[in-house]
Amino acid sequence: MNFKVPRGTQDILPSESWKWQKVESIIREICVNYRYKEIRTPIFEQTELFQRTVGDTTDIVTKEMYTFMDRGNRSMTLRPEGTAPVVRSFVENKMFGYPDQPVKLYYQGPMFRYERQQAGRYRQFVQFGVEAIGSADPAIDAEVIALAMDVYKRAGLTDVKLVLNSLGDRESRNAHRDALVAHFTSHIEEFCSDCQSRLEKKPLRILDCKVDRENPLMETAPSLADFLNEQSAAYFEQVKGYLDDVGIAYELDPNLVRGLDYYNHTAFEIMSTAAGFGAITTLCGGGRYNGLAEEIGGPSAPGIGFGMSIERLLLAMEAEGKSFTQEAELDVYIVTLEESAHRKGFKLLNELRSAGIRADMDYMDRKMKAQMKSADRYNAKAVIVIGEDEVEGNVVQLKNMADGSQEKIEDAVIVEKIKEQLK
RNA sequence: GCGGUCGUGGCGAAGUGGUUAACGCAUCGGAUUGUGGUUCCGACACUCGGGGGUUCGAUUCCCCUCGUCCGCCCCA
Repeated sequence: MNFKVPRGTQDILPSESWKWQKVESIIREICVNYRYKEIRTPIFEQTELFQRTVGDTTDIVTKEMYTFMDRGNRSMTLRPEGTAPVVRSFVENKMFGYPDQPVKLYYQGPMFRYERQQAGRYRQFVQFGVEAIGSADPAIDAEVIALAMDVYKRAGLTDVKLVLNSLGDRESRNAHRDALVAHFTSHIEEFCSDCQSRLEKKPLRILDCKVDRENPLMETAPSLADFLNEQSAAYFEQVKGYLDDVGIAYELDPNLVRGLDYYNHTAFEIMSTAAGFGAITTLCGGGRYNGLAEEIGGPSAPGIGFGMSIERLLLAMEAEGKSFTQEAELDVYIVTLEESAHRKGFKLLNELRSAGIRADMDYMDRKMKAQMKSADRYNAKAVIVIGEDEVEGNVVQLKNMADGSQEKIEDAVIVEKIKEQLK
């Protein structure tokens, strides 16, 4: 019987995991800079939470959720996205009562969507996201976007673009919705079956359709921008103004419609424009979700946030030929020649490690030459050779791997000597 | 969910209906006894994703299955 990772999941092996750690530390540093604090929510939630907030008609809810009944016969779902759980926690823990408002949170962890695997798309993927809840200041929209852009900048990416749109408030959206229905209804049979059902459920998403992209009715469709009421339009102008002020370039796309139901006002995506990137170019998606907290049963608390995939960040780096630098693995490698030397070596190994020195030795009973090769492979800065003579003489041979020089050192001063040499 | 592609040793990768399945890298051992990154020699796939079928005989042909990668839809 052979076991394999479940489809759409992956093992992140040591050859890759160090890059993840780099990204994670960048994320943490940036969040500290912006004063966002980490929140860790469960990996599964009540199914109802996602149905209600993400939306009954969305792809996520209709066909991508990992849903199961637990032993108490409750329907649970592996989280497909991060915002709903965070807002749930915000409401449940009454964070709206915290003295520091807005509440600025970030999370990082696996999300699950049952989809067919493809480049940059997995069934389990890791998302980093932030949520700023409690403020309706357009400046914080810009802050959240700036934070996301900073992550890509720190990762060395240059081929990214920010795409921006406003979905407006409820009143604006309803007005637009009515106009869309009026526009498409008489010719809806020309559209794909998806669009036909979208007409009733969510006509906005017809604009998003790739299948019917060429239909002339798309061109002439009423644009949401024209239906933004005064407040919505003013809000969007201010967000753009703040972005302009800090020099963040953006592209306006009136057809950018975020897939989840809870979005309104500011919506944005950050995409990779790197040549050679796969078909999926969205690195990050986010937007404002005023009203979501109420939807969940909390008080009115406007919010904005984004989610970005770590996998796609790494893919984008690869596409751009950017990479992190990897440090040498070891300070010291201990080569031992026989049983008594092995014992002495192991003891010394412990002392070195206790002193904060990165050290390792051979556990494969290899010949000296092979042990030296190992030391070389691990990029050890120094090698300690212990044989019969050294055991008897209470000394050790310390070899500098860079220049090949070697000297005999008394056991008592070996740790000090190495520390000195590593400086 | 739909379409295409591929599946040979740790990795990369040839190959043919028929006795011993190239090669490269890596690994291990050796080239005067205790010293690396070069060189040379040697070792390393009862087996070609799994199951079934055709055949005297299949890794190579057919079917099913699992999986990969890529694309569509949609997203992160």
